[in-house]
Amino acid sequence: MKKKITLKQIARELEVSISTVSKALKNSKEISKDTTEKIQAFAKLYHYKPNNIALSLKNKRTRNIGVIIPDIVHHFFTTVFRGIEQYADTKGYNVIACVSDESFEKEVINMEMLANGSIDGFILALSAETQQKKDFHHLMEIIDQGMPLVLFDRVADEVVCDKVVINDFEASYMATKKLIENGRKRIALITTESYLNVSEKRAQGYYKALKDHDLELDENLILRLPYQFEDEKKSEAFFASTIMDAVLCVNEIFAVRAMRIAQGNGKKIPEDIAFIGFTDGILSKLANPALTSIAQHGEQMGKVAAKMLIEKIERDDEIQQVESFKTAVIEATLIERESTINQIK
Amino acid sequence: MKKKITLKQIARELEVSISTVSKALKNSKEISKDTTEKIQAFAKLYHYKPNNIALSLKNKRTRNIGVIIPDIVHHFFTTVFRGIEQYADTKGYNVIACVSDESFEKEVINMEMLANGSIDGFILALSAETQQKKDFHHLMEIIDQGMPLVLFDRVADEVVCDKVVINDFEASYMATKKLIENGRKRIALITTESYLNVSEKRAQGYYKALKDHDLELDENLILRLPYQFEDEKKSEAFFASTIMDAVLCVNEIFAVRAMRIAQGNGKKIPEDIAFIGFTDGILSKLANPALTSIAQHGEQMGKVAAKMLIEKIERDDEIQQVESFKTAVIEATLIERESTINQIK
DNA sequence: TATCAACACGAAACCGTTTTCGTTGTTAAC
DNA sequence: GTTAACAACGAAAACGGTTTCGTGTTGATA
Repeated sequence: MKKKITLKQIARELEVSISTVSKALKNSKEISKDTTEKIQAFAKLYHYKPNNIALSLKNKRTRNIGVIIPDIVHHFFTTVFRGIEQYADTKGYNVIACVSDESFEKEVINMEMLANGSIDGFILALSAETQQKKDFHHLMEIIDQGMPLVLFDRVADEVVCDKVVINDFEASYMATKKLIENGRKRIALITTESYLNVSEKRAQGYYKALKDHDLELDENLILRLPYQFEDEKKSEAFFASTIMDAVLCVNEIFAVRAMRIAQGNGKKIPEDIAFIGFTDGILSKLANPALTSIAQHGEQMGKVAAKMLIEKIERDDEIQQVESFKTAVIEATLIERESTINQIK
Repeated sequence: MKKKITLKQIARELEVSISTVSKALKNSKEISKDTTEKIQAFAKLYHYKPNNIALSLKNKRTRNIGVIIPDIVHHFFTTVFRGIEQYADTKGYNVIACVSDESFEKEVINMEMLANGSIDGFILALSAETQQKKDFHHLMEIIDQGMPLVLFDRVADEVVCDKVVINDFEASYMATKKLIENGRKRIALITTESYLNVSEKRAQGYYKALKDHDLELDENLILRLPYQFEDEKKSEAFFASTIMDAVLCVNEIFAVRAMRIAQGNGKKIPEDIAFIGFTDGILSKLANPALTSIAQHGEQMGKVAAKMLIEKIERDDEIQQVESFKTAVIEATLIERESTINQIK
């Protein structure tokens, strides 16, 4: 077993000083050609690579970025993560991933763990609990320390920092409008409890579209489900008791579940009921019938977030200019598939 | 903006030495009660937290573990990752996640990046390309450096280290047997090209089950698809030209796709054709009909892998005993759903 | 009063780098 | 024959901690 070799060992072995070795490896012209070659040959032979930790300590930058997401087993977050990882990779950054599990406390703990030197900046989507409590002191502290932070998807107006979101309101408006134009009159909305800012915005888009097309808002057409808990009973009761000809869902899981219940009740999709869901993941593509959905372009979102973060990190190194924060908006796209394709009657 | 405070600053401010501050914060009995209290109060006021990088350099351990997976947007790997992250979290470790994208080169580069001090150990599933090339020199080097390594799922016999796998052979055997016992005679297998060791093992289990039940192996019943590339044409041709009453698929995506094609051809599931897939993910649960599948227990796999790794890391600290490597086998479970539930005829 | 332990603290080494600032020895210029 | 310039290298500080090993001051003891 050969432990990694250090500058000191090379220096001792070759009977030169540590500084000479360091300089030789960087092709400094201070060092003679002879010595340089000798040192480089030796270093190569022993696979010398500088120790990242020592470099981090010296340079005060780790080339690590911290990503905290509420849930990794969730298609949307996974794609965002992938975008982040891909972009970070091209820039020579590593990604430390933490999962908050929708818990405020885990979010805080994870942030504290990483904030003490392990990373150069954060990319984060707020946990459900954090959004509910509206307690953002941990984020404020991070910002106050001068550590770059980018919020994505689950953002909060109270936190002043760079953000990446999709145009939830407009996308939802557009989807609802599409259903209306297809002749649907009784359009249901299946959403989460309202503390999630994205669900709220999507609901707003739905309201506005109804209003603009002179359809009245019927509270009976709205089903609010707990975010993760699978409340099949509630959904079944909803479908049994409600007359509708279209459904808009704030995520694809809700949509696919709802489709199955409707089909179980003998409804034809899209003839009797049309469906549209947010999150264009594998579920939408492989559902039966294939689900029309709103692509959130998670991967692109991740890329943009990573780009914003890394730019800020590397700009911080230069000069401390006036702080300015941007919010990037990714345009959602409606992907039409079988669940809406046929015009009604 | 308040940058993080250091021991040195506290020492200067309180006019004591750095060592005194360090000791006081650790409640060393060397330091008087007065001084200790004063220092602790000051430290608390300024939210002092030791710098992780400095600690890592000193202690030669980072409390980071590196995870390299072929693809994060893949339900199975995602669940494994989650298991790793959860367990690591309880032990105070962070997880640095890299995606090899099934590429040998990215796998090597990622490993080299992390191996220079950034982490204390690796958890890794081989990329498809690595398995194809059978080039494991990068893993050998890591092992040679004395860095703990745990391979999971996509493992290789040539690499001597700790491993976590599922009993692919037995699970496949069991699933095939189940189909046979249900009266199925012509059981198809949809698998990947054979360089993936897991697919190979699953195919072997399938062969063995057929043989043990006096069913002959018909090559026409086997469809080999490229791992990621979606070859709809090939699948459609397969279903159009082949008579079968059951299908075993090496992953749930293949299974759900296949079900849709079969349904498109007017087949009833499970009456005409039964389906079983590997990977019990959300797709299986929400497919229509719900897919009977083999749960690989990714989360548990991740936990076990993380446990093995962390134990090795922390044991390394103590004494250098004789190296011994284990292979943990996670038992797969068959989850029966609608796609197989009815007995044939 | 000399001796000694206990107490409370500081100096310095160390982890592995980078980098600034000497310090040599040689050579060219005057 | 001085001096200045330069080439080639080393010493040391710095990054932010931990830890070992002094050391000076007390108070108690013989």
